[in-house]
Amino acid sequence: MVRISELARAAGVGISTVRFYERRGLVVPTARTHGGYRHYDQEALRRLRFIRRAARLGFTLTEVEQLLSASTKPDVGDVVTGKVAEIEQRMRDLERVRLALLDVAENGVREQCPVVAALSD
Amino acid sequence: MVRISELARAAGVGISTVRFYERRGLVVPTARTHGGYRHYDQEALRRLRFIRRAARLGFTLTEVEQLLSASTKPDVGDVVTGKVAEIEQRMRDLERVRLALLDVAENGVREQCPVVAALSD
DNA sequence: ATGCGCCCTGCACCGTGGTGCAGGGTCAAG
DNA sequence: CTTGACCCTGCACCACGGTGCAGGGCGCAT
Repeated sequence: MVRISELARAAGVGISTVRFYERRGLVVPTARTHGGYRHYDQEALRRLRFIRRAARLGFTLTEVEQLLSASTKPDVGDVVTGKVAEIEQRMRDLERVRLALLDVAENGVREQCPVVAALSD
Repeated sequence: MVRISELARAAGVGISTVRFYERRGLVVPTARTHGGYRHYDQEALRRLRFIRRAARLGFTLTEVEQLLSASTKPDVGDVVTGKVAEIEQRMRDLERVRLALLDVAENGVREQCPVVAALSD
């Protein structure tokens, strides 16, 4: 059980950010002291790290919420399936950019820019 | 050679967005009429589509700029290498979320949420 | 019981990535 | 050469994802 400053530091975010996520319903303190201090367990740290990573992958906080709820309410299988399809599309796009960049690195630039071509159709 | 409304429609963005990207230096009109109307060729449409896709992948417009410039100035090989590493990390993270979601879809929820676990460490 | 460091709430503010509007000019079909 | 659809610039505004501050309360060691 740690307090908010320790949690924030462990996850590499600011204290205000933790409270902001709480307002969005993403990370709720495990307990509160009599005086109102937030206390968090290890699970909260895992959730926080998850949120940061997912956000850096281009998911909106609303989507992060869906990912989290999809994993605790399996009856919403459609959401999961939709997210998997989205993710697969993203991975395909990333792979094309990656190959195009490697192509540029190895072979130099050709007439038609390969990086642009990789994501344009 | 199309004008801005056609370009925007073809790329699925608003006219204001095209002009916004122009202010950011991402899509410059191929030509202007005497009266100031923008005209675009096919390359502009490719660039525009590229920008949209890359942005949806979580790249900032500044990063998109780097991707575009990396592909036309091969001497900045370091940028390319860095971007490739970033992309590979993103793909690994996405793959983990994907597998975790599939796991949820097939096996239901376990004690420790697999989606959270997939991106928490 | 007093001090120091940390925490609380509420609210205002910021950067990024757009979006919309006002007021006026352009283009091309008829 | 008019008319309607479209375009121009500049500026204001928006949502999202935070970030920071003021004013006050909590907790624990001494």
